[in-house]
Amino acid sequence: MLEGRGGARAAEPPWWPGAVPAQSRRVLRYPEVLQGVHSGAGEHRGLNGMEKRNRRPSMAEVAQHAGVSHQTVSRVINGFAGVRPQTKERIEAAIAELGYRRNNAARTLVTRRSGLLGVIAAGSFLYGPTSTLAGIEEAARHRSYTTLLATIREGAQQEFENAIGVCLDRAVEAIVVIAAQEDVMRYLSSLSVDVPVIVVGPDPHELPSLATMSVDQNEGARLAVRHLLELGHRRIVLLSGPERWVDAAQRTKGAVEECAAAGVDPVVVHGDWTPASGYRLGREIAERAEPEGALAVFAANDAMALGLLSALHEARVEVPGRVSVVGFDDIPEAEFFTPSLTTVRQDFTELGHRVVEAVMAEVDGQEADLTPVPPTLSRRGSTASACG
Amino acid sequence: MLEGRGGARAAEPPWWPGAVPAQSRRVLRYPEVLQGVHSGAGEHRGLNGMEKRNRRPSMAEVAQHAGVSHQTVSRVINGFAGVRPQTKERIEAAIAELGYRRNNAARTLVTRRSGLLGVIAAGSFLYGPTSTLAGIEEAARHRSYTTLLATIREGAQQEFENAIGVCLDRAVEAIVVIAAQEDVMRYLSSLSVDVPVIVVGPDPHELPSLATMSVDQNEGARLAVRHLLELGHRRIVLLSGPERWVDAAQRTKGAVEECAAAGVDPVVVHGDWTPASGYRLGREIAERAEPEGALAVFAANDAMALGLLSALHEARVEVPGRVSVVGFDDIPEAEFFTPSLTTVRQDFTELGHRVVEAVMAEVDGQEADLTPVPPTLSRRGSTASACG
DNA sequence: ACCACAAATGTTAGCGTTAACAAACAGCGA
DNA sequence: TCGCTGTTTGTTAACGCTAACATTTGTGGT
Repeated sequence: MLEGRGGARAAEPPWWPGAVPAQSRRVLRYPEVLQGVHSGAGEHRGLNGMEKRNRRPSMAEVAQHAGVSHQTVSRVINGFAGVRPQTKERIEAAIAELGYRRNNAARTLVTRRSGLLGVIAAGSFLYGPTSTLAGIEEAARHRSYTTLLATIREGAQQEFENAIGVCLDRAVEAIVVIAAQEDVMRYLSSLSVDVPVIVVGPDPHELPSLATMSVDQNEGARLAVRHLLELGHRRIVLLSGPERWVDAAQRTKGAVEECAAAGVDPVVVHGDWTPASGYRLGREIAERAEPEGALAVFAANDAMALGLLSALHEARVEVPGRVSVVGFDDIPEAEFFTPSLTTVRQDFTELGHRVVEAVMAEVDGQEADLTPVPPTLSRRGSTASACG
Repeated sequence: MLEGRGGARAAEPPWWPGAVPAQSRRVLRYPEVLQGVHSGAGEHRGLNGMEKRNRRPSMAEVAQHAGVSHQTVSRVINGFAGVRPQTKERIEAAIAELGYRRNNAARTLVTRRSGLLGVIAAGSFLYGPTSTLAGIEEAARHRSYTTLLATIREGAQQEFENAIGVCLDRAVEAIVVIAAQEDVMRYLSSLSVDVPVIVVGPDPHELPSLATMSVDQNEGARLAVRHLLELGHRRIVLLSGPERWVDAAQRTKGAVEECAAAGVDPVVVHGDWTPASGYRLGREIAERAEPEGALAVFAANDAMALGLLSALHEARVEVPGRVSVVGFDDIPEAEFFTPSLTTVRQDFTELGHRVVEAVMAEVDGQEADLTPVPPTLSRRGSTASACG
């Protein structure tokens, strides 16, 4: 384990000191799926072909093994008080020996609580949604909920219905939808489901029946623009995301408002989230070479900012000397763009946690707190004073 | 929806033509969770506080509604032949009217098949694992399986055991583990579970009881190095990943072997997957300015390649003029690095699909095909002839 | 009209758990 | 010793579904 601090360790040979001999590794092998532990139930241990496994031991079997009734076993498993320590021990021993695991299907059937949280991830599997998903799963797990995942391609309403259907069929206690497009939201708000549904994404106006939660997009955009304004920029270009994405619209709105408050009139250019669209803007900027002063671009996400930087670099337009660039998201790579990218950071993990908190509150019949998560600004090397 | 082709549309005002007025949006609103549709069962429709929902209608109720026995309803739902069309229609009408949904808990209880696939995502939530996850979910869905997600922080064995436990408690029919670190693998191979387990990740030697599947890392590395050799490079630096990651080791091995076959003696430098470690190597390369010829670096992932490019750019070392760089992964951003990155592409979606195929074969008692998925090379702007 | 036979539908018995209640057992004062 | 508490354990009945079998209904040949 020499990777340690990630330091680049130099090596010897020909034209470089101290080469490390690469250690050799062996060949791929055929799999082998082992079988269960519950020896008591007496089953075969097939190494390879894996014969159909025997029934898992039931509570009744554990009970018999421990010489008690199944109900007492149930009590132990569910941590009820009022079981003699000695009995409890006997039961726990039996459980361990038989490798017993509670049958959640049966439990769900009788308790009418599945302990399942459905998560529907719509569209892209980019950094943001993914981190949010991880945060959600983590928070759910801490509340002893298990996460059911369904992904859908963007724009496929049929798939969406199926996804909801899957969740409902599995009796999830709540559904979280990670989505940002307006059509998904519209569809969602027209939907009637008997469990709490919460959308992780910006709140679109005009859809009052929708519970949404997100990082405050408007505020994030304001943060970015305010930063540019403070640096003295007056010529600001807003590279927005596609209009069907609600967060794109909100970022644009926030940026425009912040500009307006400072008496600045920004130029709005539409991108599509991809680096390619940023790249195009970059070329355009480079072509209209304007020596009369500094320009600032607020790109609505880091990917577009990356394309923009790429184009500007190609055209030898100095960043941040001639053009300042601010991104949005703070993806892990942003710090290593050329130059490192000043960008708005969204704490997706925190968002995921809060979403679960909110949706669980709903499940418990309480009121959910849907306050947006505040963004922060990561100041780096792509922005500089306008009077540079 | 003007984003369309993502073209950067220019605007008017002060110093730029044709600015687009940002449309205004409204305020956030309080949530509102709607209630079920099954009107027949007669329940309350709470708008906000959401009172405990009434029982969902059961098969028996549907049967009664349609004037048949519940078994006939079951037959219709499960698509059995031998139900008179007329009866079927009546039942389907009743189902629609009551908003009936099958209770999977009950179904699982009696059939002993949960239709659940457990996916454990270990460690990072980067592009690769995430795309694979999406592929797995998609493939599972197409086979009418539902995906259960559990994430764990790397190195946390306790969490790992819990994750397996969660899956087993939910009676998943198979488990897919997305992991690459040796310790996770070692733990896994010592584990005894009564359902098929397959690891998505490179196959470590010495753990014969482990079924693994991945993109062919060795071949990918060879592809990258072969490309460099074909360009005439003889001075090759391998920026590897951390040693505990099996794929890091395999990439290094493949690269070393390919070099050896060409009589080239590479320098191996250890990185840690982060752009930072690539950056460090970049500085080191820049400092030891060697005018005597071109250098080539094979970075074991795109993130490190990014850091490397960043450092080289900063130090005004020309890429690919003085140094050629190849990455690994082909993350979406790679195309827009400066310069665009030549890198090894892994088809994670395909990988996900194949993994599900394999694990489902196991479930059906058939033999799984664990052939690794072949990688391809994306040739871009970061590599050039050594004799440039 | 009647029987034979197939097609369509109905009945019954679990699956493994929890909830609700019932019983047995201990301890304790009279 | 008896009854009265409480504590600990056991019994029974769902939960909603499918599998297996039983029954009814329909169809065609005679």
